[in-house]
Amino acid sequence: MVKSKTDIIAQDIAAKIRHGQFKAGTFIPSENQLTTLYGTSRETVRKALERLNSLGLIQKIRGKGSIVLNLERYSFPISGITSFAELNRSLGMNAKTKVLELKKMESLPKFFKEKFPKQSKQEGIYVERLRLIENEPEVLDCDFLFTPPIKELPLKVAQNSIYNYIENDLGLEISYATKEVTVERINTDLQKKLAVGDNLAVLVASHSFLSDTTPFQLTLSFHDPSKFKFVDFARRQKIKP
Amino acid sequence: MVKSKTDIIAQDIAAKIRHGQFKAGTFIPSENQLTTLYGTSRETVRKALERLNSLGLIQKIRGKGSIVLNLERYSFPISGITSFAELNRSLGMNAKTKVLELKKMESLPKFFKEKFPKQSKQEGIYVERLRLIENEPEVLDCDFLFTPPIKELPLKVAQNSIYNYIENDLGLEISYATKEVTVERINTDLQKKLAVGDNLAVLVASHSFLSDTTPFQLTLSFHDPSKFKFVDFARRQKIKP
DNA sequence: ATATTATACTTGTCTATATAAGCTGTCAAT
DNA sequence: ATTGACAGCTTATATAGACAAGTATAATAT
Repeated sequence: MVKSKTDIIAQDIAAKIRHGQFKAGTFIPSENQLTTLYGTSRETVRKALERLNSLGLIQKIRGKGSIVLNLERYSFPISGITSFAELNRSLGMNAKTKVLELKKMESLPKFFKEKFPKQSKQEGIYVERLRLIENEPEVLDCDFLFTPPIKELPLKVAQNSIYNYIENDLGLEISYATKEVTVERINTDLQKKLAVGDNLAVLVASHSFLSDTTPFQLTLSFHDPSKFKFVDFARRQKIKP
Repeated sequence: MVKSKTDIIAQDIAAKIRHGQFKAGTFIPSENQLTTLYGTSRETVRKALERLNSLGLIQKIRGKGSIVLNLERYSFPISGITSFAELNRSLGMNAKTKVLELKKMESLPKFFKEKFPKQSKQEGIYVERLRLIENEPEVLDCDFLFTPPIKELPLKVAQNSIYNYIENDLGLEISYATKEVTVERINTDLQKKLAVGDNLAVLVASHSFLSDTTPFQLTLSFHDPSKFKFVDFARRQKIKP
């Protein structure tokens, strides 16, 4: 994966923001200054800034400059496709993954069909993983990985990062996902696994796709409602929903 | 507000997708074709396509084209800043707004301070509104509008669209918001207003800003958990969180 | 028949240039 | 002191051109 100049500039500025070199509430150098700093054209700088703008790291203000926003994007993000392993690393939390199940299946498990009714039955791999933070159950992730394109899933991978395996080992490009968040009643089995008192859980159902629009993963994540939190950043849309 | 060519092209293509002129799973015309169709440069077309891509309406595939994605973005969106009035119009649901309270205040209400502890006390307008769908309570919205920039709020506006008032009447530019979703225990008063059995509600706390980064609104939205649902579209980030 | 090459598409990236428009401070006229 | 014109910043938009790289198909050589 070759990085474009736009990627390099965006990541460099993002790093400078994270490390406090560019501080919240202050203006970063102007586009012309950045142009000479990185030795590129202004359009390239602008594309990098546009990316940071849409991510909520900066706010562009016409006639003035680009101001660094106050981001404390801690918590448990749903927005943006991020894997548990990535979160663990970037947030530095004491997290563990316990693989409860891992098996090949000829068709979609029944409780997946309720949430994904349009999904035709298909071969795949089922993984059930309990996520623990500070040794307390936090999330139960049930994944179904479609068998083309994913033929196998070593246990080692399930314990670590499936996303890393898909992107780096299999060389596939993860592109986007649709997610649906609801609050659902759960049975005693799930209640026990999550160690929650209520019979309610937050369910995040997501459908993930590769960059050629091939679906490769369905996920049902059951969260302890008392620990569930997610933070989102949204820009006002110029296009009606 | 003058529309740029990029805006026009993006909205035109979005409309064609919504109206089924460009169907899900098919490719839209190539960038060169769109360039001659709209009589612009390729970069302008590309900016419009990039916007649709990030919104999840299309997927760009290198060497092949841009494919229309399968979007059924019904439900109750949180992502993207959209007001209840806008949702009502675009989704055509039978919705009503009941203004429970509307008053000027010298400082932030106490229960806002818990969720927004960093917010210093400030003058503003407090509005409490019950949202009904099919005559059933769905959401209780508690808004606090900062008094600069919002001096007054006619009752008529609270009954309709505050966003429309801010953008069109006051001429301010709404830009972005941060949102936090949690599940919280609520008191009997709230339970009665929302007409829910559980003593749990989904709380969406959001902090909205103008394009010059001035905060103008805090919102606490209490949702009936059994009716709460939101759908999100997320692209894999090129920048680490 | 199979494999290779050529080609004509497609999108991705980058450059250089031009004009428009918003913001701020300066300076002069009133 | 206030106003107004202006210069010099800033970002916003649009254009034309070039080359790279991925995809698909047709022609060609083996």
